[in-house]
Amino acid sequence: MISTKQLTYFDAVARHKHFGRAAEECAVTQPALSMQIQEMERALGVALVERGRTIRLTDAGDQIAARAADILQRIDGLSDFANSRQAPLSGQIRLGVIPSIAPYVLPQVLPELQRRYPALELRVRETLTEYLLAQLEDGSLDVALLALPVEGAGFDTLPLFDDAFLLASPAGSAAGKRTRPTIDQLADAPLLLLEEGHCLREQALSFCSLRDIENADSFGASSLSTLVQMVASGMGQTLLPEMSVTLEAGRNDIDVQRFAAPQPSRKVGLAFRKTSPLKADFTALGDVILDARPPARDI
Amino acid sequence: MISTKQLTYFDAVARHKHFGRAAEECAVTQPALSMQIQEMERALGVALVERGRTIRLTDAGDQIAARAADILQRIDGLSDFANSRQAPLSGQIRLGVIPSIAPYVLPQVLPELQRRYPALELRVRETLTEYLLAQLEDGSLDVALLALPVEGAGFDTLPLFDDAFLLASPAGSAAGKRTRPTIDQLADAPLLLLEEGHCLREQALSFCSLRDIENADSFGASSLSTLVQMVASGMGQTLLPEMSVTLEAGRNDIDVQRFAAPQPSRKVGLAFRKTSPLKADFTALGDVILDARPPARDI
DNA sequence: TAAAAATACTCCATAGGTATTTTAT
DNA sequence: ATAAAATACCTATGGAGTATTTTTA
Repeated sequence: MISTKQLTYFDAVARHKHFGRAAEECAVTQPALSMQIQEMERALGVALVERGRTIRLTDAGDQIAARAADILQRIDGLSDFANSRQAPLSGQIRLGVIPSIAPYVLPQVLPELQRRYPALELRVRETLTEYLLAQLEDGSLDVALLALPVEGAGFDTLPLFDDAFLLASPAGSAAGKRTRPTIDQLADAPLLLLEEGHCLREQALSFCSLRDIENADSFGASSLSTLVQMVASGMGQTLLPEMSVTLEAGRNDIDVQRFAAPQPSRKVGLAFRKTSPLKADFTALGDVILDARPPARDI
Repeated sequence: MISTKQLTYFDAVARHKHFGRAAEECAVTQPALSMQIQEMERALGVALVERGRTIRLTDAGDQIAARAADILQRIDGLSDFANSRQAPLSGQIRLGVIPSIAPYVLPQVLPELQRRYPALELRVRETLTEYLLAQLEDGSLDVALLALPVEGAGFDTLPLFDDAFLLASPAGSAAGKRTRPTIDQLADAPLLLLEEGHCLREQALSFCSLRDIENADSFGASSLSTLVQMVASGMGQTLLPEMSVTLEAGRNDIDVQRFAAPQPSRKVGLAFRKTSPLKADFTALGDVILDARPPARDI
C-alpha cells in the first residue's frame, strides 16, 4: 500500500522538480527520498518521474501528483479536525438529565456552557433515571445529570452537590410554628409524591417510616409543578428539592420550610460509562454546573 | 504524520468494533494493531475508541473513521488509476509527425491504434523536424515520427522502415525508357523541391552533385501535392517518397519510376527523449505503424 | 565536466510477533 | 470467569544515513 511518506515525498518532487531540493524540504537525504519514489513507482507499476539532468513528471505522474496533493490535504485535515476536538468540551456531547433537575439547572447552565465552550454541541435529553442509564449503557448518551448513587457497575460518577429536600405544605398550616419541622412531621398529613419511576418519589419514601408510606398518595403527580398545585389546594404536603423552590414555590398559597438537621437531601452528580474517554470533559461540565447554580437562599 | 497503515487499521476497527477481528482482517496481531491505534490517537490528540468489554467509537472517532475511509478509497484510487495507465499505450501520448509523412501514414495508423489501444489518448501535431525536436526537448511532445537520423544527443530513436525515393517526371518524358533511371538523371531536368526547412529538401539535395544543385528550384513548394502539380505542368522533375505515391501520383499526367539500385531512400522512425520512461509504449507504437503500412507496390 | 540521481552498505528505529497482565462484564 | 485489550519484551524488516558510482546534458 502507498504510504503517506511516499505521497509526501512525491508531492515535494512534483513541486520542486528536483530530488535534492525535495529531499531537503522533507528533511531527509536524497537517496532516502529517491528510494521511496522508486518504491512508489514499483507499487503503482507506472513511471511517475522522467529522470535526466533535469527531471520531469510523466503524464501519469502529473495526474497522480494532483491526487497525492489532495490526499495529503485530507490527511492534514484529520489533524486539524482532531485539534478542534481536543479542546475540552468541544464537539458533540449527549447529556441526559432527570426531570426533577432539568428545569431548575439547565436554564442557568446552558447559556454559561455556550459562553465558555462555544465549540460544544450539547444535545440534551430529559427522561427518567432508568432510561438515562440504559441509554448511557447502549452508547446513545455520553453523560447524565441525576441523583446519585446510580445502580450498575459499568458507571463512574462525579458527585457535584447536595440538594436538600424542603417541606412544602398548604399556606397557613405551618403558621405559628417557629421551630423547623422534622422528618417525623411527614406523618402529619398525606404525603404527595411524583408518579412511579421518578427517583424523587423513591427518595422521599426513603425518609418515611413504614407507617407513613401508607399515607402516601398512590397515584402520583407527573411533575413538581403539579405536585405543588396539589399541595396548594390542600391535598397534602410534599418534599421539594431546594433547587426547585425558586421556580415552583414562589407563590403564597404554600409554605416551604427547611427541615431541622439532619436535613434530608439528595446528592446530584454526573454519571457516565467508566470506559468513557471524556472524563476530563465531564469534569469541566461539572464545574460549569456548580458555577452556574444560584447561591443558596435562606428559607 | 498519520500513516496509511494507521488509517487502514483504524478503518478496520471502526467497521468491526473489535480489535481482534480488525487485526485479523489486517493480517497482523492484535497488539500490533492496538499499538498503531494508540499511536494514531496520540498523534491526533483525541480518543478515537472507547475501550471496554465491547468497544465503541467516540464522536470524534466516528467522524475520523468516515474521513479515513474516504482517504483510503482515494489512495486505492491511485492504484486503480495507475493500473489503467500501466497497460501499454494508455493515457495521453503526444506524437509529432513531419509533413512529408503525416498524410500518408496517419490515415492507416490512427484507426488501427484506436482499435488496438482504446485507452490511448493520442495528440498529434504536424510540423517540421526542427520544431518537433525542440518540442521533444522541452517536454511538450513525447515522441516524433520523422526521418532519421536526428541531430541532438538527448534523443533516442527507433528505426522503423526505409522509404525509397522515386523519380517523378512529367507524363511521357519517361516513355520508351525501359531501364530504370539512375541518380545521375536528376541532372536531366530542373529539380523541384519543397521549401526550406522540410527535411525532404535536404535529403533530395544530398543525392545531387554540386552541379545539380544549381538546377534546383530555389523557391520550393510547400507540400508534395504542390510539387506534383508543378511536375505535371512540366516545370521539372522531383523525388517522391514511396509512401506518398498512392495518394499523390495516382494521376496520368506524371510518370513515377523506381531508381535502379542503389535506390535512394530515407529512413523513417520514432525519436524521443532518451530519458523517456515510455520506450515500451513507443515500441508498441512502432509496431502498429509498421503493421498499418500498406504492402509495397510494384512500380 | 559538473550536477543530479542511483547504488552499495550499514545502522537504527520501529513495526510486528509471542507471552503475559490488566481490565471489564 | 472469560473475553478483550494493554503491556512487556524481543526480533526483524526496512527506512534513512554516508560514501560512491552512474548518468545526463
